[in-house]
Amino acid sequence: MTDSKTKSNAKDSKQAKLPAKNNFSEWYHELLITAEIIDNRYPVKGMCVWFPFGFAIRKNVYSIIRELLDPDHQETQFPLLIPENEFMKEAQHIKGFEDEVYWVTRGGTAPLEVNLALRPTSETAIYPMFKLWIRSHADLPLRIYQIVNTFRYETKHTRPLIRLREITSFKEAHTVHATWEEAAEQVEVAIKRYSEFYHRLALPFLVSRRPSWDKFPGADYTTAIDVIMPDGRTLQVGTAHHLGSTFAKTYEITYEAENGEQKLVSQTCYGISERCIAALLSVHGDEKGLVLPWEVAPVQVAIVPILLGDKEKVLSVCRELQEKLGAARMRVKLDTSDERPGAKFYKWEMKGVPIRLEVGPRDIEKGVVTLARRDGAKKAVPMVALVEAINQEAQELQLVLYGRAKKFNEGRVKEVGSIEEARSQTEAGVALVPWCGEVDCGHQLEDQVGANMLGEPQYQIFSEAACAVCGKKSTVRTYMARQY
RNA sequence: GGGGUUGUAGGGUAGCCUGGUCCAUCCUACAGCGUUCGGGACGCUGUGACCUGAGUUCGAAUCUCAGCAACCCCA
Repeated sequence: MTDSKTKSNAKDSKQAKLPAKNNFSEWYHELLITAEIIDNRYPVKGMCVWFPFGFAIRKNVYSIIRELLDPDHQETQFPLLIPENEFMKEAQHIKGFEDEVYWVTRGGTAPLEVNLALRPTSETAIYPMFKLWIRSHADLPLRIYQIVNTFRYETKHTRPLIRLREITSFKEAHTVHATWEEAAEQVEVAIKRYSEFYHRLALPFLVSRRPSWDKFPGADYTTAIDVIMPDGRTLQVGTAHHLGSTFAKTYEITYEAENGEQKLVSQTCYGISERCIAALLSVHGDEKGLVLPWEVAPVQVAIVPILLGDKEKVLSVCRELQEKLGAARMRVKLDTSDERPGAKFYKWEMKGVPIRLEVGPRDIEKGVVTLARRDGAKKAVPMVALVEAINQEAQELQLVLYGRAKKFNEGRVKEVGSIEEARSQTEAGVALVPWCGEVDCGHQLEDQVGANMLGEPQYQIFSEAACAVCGKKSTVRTYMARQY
């Protein structure tokens, strides 16, 4: 604390640079403000304002989600308010959420006859409608999603984009199937789509089956996706739940099978929130600011004119380039603001712009532009082949980002054999721990390691090892980490 | 769930311990004008703040209490 104070006072610290990234928490907060992602000065705890620039990132990120879901899901929207009687129907579900629900109890000055819950999630809003919509096997499968805000009265420490009382960007999908097996397949499909989503954000991740005590309230099981943050803690950035027929029973969602029998449906739901953006910014960003993958950058190419000599000439060349790149459907910004080039470079680096073009008299003379990539690579490119060159560089940048993140990710996961080792590994990373699978041993693991169990890694097979608690031989492993 | 720290212009800060020197310091930002422009330009002129409420006091940025908010650590 005192250190950073004296540091910012001392020397010629003319410009606000970000704190070192190994001081993750401080770096993260500064980044959100300086790069104009979100403003957490709104005077209600756990509720933040999206800056237009941050919202533009959100738009691009969520359009990937839409693109991935739209082929076989329908986007829809349900109300924010849920009547108390519907909300209170599913006992397990209530247990999981009732401490976190905001209630609307008055209309104007008069008390409401039926209190209304602000959705903490929308199962209890959607499923009564599913009962009305679903009559026959021909109505199945049904797959819908919505992107909405949800409210949770968090008692833990709130954090911008990570732990909020208003989640502004909750994408929740809900699917209905004829059989349990079909629903199980849908959970796999969901994880596959999310995998592709995170791959496009150049983010590596872990997939695991949550332990029984940490599954979604009312679910048969929960599969989750976690990203390892720069400080080694994990952030849950996606979940897919097999709901079995729990809600179907409660909300009487049945269909008429081909043989005329009335059967309960099987359901799934799966969600992603703005935490995906927290992960995106945190994993790729550096001390100069954001580093954004091409696909989600609000500004993909920034053109900085070097106004020397014939200024009009330089500007007109820049405008031509801007038009040309715009025609190639790139998001281009020509920076004509009254700053010197160096200041503009820093500004656009803070904003995570993947490609910067510098255009000055020297370049024009040679028929080139100077192309600088956000990861530092810099080269002269002939103007006639500019579009192709940019596309090429954008692809390479994507590979660099993914490679870098992958390396970090792999360096932070380690197989361990004992509780001692697990404890030290989870100080700044993820431990892969042998576990017999018993609930008792699981709780003891969490207690003694001082970290949470993420669950069994999916799509991996392990050899036999002794459970770190009871010593029983087992092929089961579990990830353990300190979680956000 | 438990503990701790903090709240002064848009951002970062000095002042608080020891009440009056403060119509509040410095950096940055912002506005206007001019000179500039190949990695954070400079000059001149301006703009802008003591979280809210109550209390103590002749007098509160400073002390006390409460509220709100933010951050950190531990379970």
